[in-house]
Amino acid sequence: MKPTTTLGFALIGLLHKGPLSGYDLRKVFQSTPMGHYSSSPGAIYPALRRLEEQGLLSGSVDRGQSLRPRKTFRPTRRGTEALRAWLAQPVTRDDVVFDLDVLLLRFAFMGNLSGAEETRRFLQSLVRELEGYVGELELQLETLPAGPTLHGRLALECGIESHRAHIRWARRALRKFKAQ
Amino acid sequence: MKPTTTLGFALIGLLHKGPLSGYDLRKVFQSTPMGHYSSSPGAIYPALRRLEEQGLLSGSVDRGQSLRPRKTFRPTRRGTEALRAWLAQPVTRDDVVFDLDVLLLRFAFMGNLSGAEETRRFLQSLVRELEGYVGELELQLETLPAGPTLHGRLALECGIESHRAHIRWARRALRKFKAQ
DNA sequence: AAAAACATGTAAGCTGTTACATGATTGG
DNA sequence: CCAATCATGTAACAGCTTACATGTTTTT
Repeated sequence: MKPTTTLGFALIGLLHKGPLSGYDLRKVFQSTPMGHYSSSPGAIYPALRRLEEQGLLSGSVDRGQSLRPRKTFRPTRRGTEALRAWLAQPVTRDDVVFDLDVLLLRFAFMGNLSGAEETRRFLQSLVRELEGYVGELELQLETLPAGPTLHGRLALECGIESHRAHIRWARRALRKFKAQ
Repeated sequence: MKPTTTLGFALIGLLHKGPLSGYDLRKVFQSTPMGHYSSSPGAIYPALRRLEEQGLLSGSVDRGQSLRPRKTFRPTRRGTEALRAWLAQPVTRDDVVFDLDVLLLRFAFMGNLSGAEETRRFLQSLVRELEGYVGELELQLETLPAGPTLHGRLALECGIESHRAHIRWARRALRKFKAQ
């Protein structure tokens, strides 16, 4: 069984709010900040077909008083389980460095599928890994040759500040989930 | 002529600090925050070959007292021009939404190839586009259904705060380039 | 009635990933 | 001297992008 791609999980996750067609899903990707995940038909339709073949989605064709059939998808139980397992994965250093946006997608989907307990664990480990990476970046900044690298130094500072902003956000989010 | 990929520009840009071999370049990608751009040999070696075929890089084989030949690359004049043109592109909304990391890569390379004037223009348009996008996100936040979407709302806030951090950084960087 | 937008898809091509192959150095 | 690492690649494969194809509603 091939591993599911990020786009695949994004599709399964969106379908937990109700059955949608491929076209509907494309519109979601085009009109929301989730747009990172490819709204092109050549990506979405094949992905839906793969997920259906793997038994993670089930598609059904409506013929509601229209000549044009409309195929909508919903997650199967196995699809839900696969998504849940994906959400429950530990947050790694590599996630923080290379796939911070994917981590945020995971967080967004946890609202439907994970409890406050798991959300807290996620945010705590996210903060931990972010802090570790910021430490790495700060070390790089210190050991940077001082000379003609103003642009390089600034770019590095940008990365540090951006990750610090994520740390602040995660801490604040954590407080909201502890409050409950 | 095929358009050059981001990885291609990253390679050309790095080679402006001195000729390097494919292996050297891989190490740079592995050991610095530029690591986003694929350090895998199956990406880098074919990319170097393409760039050489297109006349943007020239490779030369050293046989310095060693049996093992070592092929190093340096940008050609056309390669430098291609990079310069890439750096001079206007900052678009789509860049800010989908390729913020690429914008930072461009900024880092501007240190070698662009003057303070162009750097200022870049940062100014970056701030403008970032502010526009933050406005979009804030609007989305206001019009978000209030109900059961705590996670979704928080994820959106994360995006807003992250982009605001970039705005603050760009403003600060701009001051440094105005000072000079 | 014609044009535009809706809705669903397919095909070709290319880039990147993963895994493997191969020989040259260097360290213990 | 043997193993690990250096250094340079290649091959198979999969997914995404762009462009195209096709028929259906809706708008003008």
